[in-house]
Amino acid sequence: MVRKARSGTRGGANGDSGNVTLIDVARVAGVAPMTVSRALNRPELVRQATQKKVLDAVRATGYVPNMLAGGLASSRSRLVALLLPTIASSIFADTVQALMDELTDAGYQTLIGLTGYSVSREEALVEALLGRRPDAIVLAGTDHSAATVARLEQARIPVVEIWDLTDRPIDMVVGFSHEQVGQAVARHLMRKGYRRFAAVSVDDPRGLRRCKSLRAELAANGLLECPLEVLPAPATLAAGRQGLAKLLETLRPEVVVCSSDTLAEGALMEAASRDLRVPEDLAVMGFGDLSMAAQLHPALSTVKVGGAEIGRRTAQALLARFEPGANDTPVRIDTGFTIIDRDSA
Amino acid sequence: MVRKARSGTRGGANGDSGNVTLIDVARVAGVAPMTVSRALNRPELVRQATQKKVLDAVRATGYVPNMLAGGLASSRSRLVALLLPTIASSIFADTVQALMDELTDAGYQTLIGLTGYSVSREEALVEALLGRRPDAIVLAGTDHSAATVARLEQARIPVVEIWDLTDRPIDMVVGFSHEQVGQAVARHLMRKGYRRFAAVSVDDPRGLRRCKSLRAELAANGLLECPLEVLPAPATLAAGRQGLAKLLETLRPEVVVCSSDTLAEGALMEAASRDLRVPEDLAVMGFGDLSMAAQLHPALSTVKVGGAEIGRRTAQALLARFEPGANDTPVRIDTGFTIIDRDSA
DNA sequence: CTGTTAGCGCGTTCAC
DNA sequence: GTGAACGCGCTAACAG
Repeated sequence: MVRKARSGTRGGANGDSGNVTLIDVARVAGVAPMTVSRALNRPELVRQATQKKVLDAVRATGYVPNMLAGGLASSRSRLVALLLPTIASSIFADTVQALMDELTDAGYQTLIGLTGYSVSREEALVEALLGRRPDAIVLAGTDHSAATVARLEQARIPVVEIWDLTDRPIDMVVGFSHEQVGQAVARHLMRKGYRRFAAVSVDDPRGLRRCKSLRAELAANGLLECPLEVLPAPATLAAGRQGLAKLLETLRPEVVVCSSDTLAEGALMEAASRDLRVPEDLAVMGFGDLSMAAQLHPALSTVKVGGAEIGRRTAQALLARFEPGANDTPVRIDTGFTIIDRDSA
Repeated sequence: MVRKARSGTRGGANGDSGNVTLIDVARVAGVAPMTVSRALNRPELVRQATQKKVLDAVRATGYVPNMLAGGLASSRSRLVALLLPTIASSIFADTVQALMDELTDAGYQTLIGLTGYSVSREEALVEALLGRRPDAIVLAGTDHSAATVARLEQARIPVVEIWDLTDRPIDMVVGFSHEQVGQAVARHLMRKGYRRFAAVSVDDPRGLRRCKSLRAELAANGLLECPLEVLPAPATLAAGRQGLAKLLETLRPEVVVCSSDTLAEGALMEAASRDLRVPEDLAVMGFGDLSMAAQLHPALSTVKVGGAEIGRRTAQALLARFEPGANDTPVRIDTGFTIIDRDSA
């Protein structure tokens, strides 16, 4: 008696049947339990007439297959574990949506864990999630503790690291190079004639790597100065405002590179509040093409990344591996990025 | 052989142990399987020395408890299912984060389903998710198909409807009244002297209800005109711009009420691009206090709702019900809302 | 095409 | 405090 059952609702066929099992269905349908299982999971192996009897019995009883039992018996849970830093940073929203959509359509469900950018939390979550015996695990990023990597390898299931690229993946990778982004942004802006750079990033490994790469490329071209303001995650408009405000206390940069569009929008607000014209007085560069930021702020440039594509291709790679005779072809997909320059300066 | 095991990594203690079971641990520890189970789940029932032997064996073997088996045997999956319209609309982000944080700390995991505001998709998802035998199910909103309600009731687990309030809940409700929001916004703005209203909403049941209630309250005060522009979900900045643009084609409202802060921000952009002063030429009202919108745009007013509170209190209510001797005290929590007026007009 | 047998890995229940 | 039997609901592997 877990909860108070609300009395007589919807005069359904069945009484209360919280525990209808396959056997009950089999009894009602007048077939063996195994036949019910087949009718539900591999209909092509069952005669039309039998199939119908079973489906009728399923409806009559209100049967819902117990996937705990099914997973235990078959060693296939039809569960995919997904580890993300946070749900707040909508930078992953497209990816999650695309990934879940494809997996759901294929009959898989998604178990989500939020790491909060903490390696130790990720470690605990990986262990907990593996307890569900997922058929695959997807994690954002490529930085994991040794213990996490060991667990992942010993789990013997497909592992996909997304939103990044590495030469030494645990298994599969679908993403793009944050080093390349930083470098490309640096080159792009230098080509446009900017010399005085500044950067704002939240304390997120990939954002910081983009900034690091940006600064390295600038330095390689003689631009040794590029102050970086780092703020605690997650990226918010307020953080963006604050980050730029801090920088402007001591500097007069020509361009500020932000580690996300949310920060960039915050920076735009701060600029507006100081009556700085964008991009004439200060150019702003974002990242992510969140909410089509560049389209909305004609003066904002940004880096567009294929968030949905990452999700879609990850799902496809996994579904391929789930296929009966699948082999373990290495998967390494570079989804790339595009610099969107709306700055007509 | 699901995937290619990368050769020698991390000279860990154990070989590859994808299938270590409780029995293996018991053997290594030199105790009965049952003792291992107890040591792991109810340590207080086991002697210190035994406990240590077991934990050592767990570490040595790399054992990860199989929760499919555990759930099947105990009829407690330690899983909570969560149904949301979409992950893109970050209006739920705080709620999800708070809910998952609390549940994770208590040893529960979250299974998420995305309905895309579709009742039929919700129906399919509810059935699929119930197959995992979750210990509870949380759904956004109170509008469900009859079939969904029937399934939910027959599942005999706690059901929480969140982000809304209703007199006839399936089980528990944690949220606030969207009718009250609409009414309160109408009164607030009328009190400030506004007479020419317009509204923009995405096609989301709760947003539409807020608008409907707003218009009803206006009408009750003689303001029969309040054009409403409805856009397809999800709410984006672009939608906000477009919505306002559409309205301005034929009207000159004093204030535009938006069904979310994202839309409101889009409307602010559109206003800016037309050199409309906010709030002098056009006041903008949002909803959600997303990204502390009101704080960032001093001219934007909004309705602040306790997204995180909803998540937290939902988790607490559930955990209370999971408690051994818990009863089914009805839970109906109104988390309320606050109108934030930054409009100094 | 359908039925039978034998577990999947664990927790519950009862002995000791 | 610890152990032994049994079953949770389902599917794999075979038999027919």
